[in-house]
Amino acid sequence: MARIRSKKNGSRKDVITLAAAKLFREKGFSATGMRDLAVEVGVEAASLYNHISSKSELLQEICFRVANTFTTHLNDMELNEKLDSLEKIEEIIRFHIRMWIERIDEVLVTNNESKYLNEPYLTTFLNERRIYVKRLEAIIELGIKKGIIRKVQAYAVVLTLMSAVRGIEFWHRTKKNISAEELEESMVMNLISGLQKT
Amino acid sequence: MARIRSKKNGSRKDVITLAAAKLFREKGFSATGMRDLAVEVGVEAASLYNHISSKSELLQEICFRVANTFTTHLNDMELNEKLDSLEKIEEIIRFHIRMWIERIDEVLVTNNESKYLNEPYLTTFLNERRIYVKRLEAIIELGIKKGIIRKVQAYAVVLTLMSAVRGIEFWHRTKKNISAEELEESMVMNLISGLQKT
DNA sequence: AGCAAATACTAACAACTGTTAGCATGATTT
DNA sequence: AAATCATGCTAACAGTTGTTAGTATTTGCT
Repeated sequence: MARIRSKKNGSRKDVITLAAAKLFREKGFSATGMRDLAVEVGVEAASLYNHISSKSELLQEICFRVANTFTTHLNDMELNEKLDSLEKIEEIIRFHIRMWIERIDEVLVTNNESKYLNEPYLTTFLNERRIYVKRLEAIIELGIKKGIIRKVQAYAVVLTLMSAVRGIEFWHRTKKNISAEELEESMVMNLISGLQKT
Repeated sequence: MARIRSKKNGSRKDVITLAAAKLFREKGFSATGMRDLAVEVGVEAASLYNHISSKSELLQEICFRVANTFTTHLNDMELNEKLDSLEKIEEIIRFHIRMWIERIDEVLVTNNESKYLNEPYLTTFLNERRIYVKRLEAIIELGIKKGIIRKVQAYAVVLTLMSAVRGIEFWHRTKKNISAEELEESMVMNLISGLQKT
């Protein structure tokens, strides 16, 4: 009758949520059973329900935790008066890259499995993301107006930036080629070139 | 007792496969039931088995059809002697973009659901993709050696290029902003800038 | 029109799904 | 030591899963 061991600062629910993120990422939300999760945690399936109320709740936890992390960082950037538009975009790209490197399980689940969120969470989530994208576009458009950023289609640029970092998923599988730092520098350089005035 | 209507050039199996691509894309492979697919096709679930041998076979069909399309185009590029390295990469990017625009269902399933392929198909598929990436890297590295392409980390560039186009998924959901042609030009410009010598 | 092949149907299967009820054990507080 | 509460267990549920068997019906060919 082994208890779920929980780190000092994390509740047992957090342990389960992180295990869920790992499995949801590997096998997908639908294909991950509560019995799989139970094995991963080292417990019987029914025991999980002492800590969570449903499988869906785990997905909500993961998706909104990640979404809030990104939104909070964007808030900071918008309020930061030391950086110009291009520097803000670069810093946001770097933040995305680091999230994809350090918290790949949760980030991938948020990207790939959020469609399985129940209402009203799904609608809320999609709205939050739409707003996030709009705010990024606004930063770029302001940069263009101020003459700091090349004249580009802000919409297409944001689409490109946010998706480009997804390549990191494959880097994780075959690490050796290149270090995290090299990868970050290379990606940033690649993505920023299209925005810089010549 | 409605029969599956098949276009002149497509077998009934093709009709089922395309319907499967649509559903696998929308709901995911695991969450799509054979009864869902049957409704989409307009038939009873058991009837599908007169045309296919299993749910897995449908996924194989979709993934390898897409993979072969990309590989065939890459073959053409490698043999094309009229284009230099940078032009080849640009043409490959354009091909990816058009595939994401015109055959989004199949392409998305190939990207997101291929992990559900059974062995030995999964291994074969992953190998094919690894080789595809290597060949792209080789084109870039040759371009660098010939002084046509800026000195970049070929590995990171290919990762970026192949993932960036995934943003098109979101464009599909909210079309009006920008036309397919504008999107293609904007993306190509953005992605090629990082490779061009200044 | 009649025969054969293709394709549809209904019914059923065993395995698996998320979740609940009821009870036992563990740790913590009194 | 007794009591309390958190957490674990087993057993079971109703519903869904991919798939098969057996049979009826439609289509295309002679």
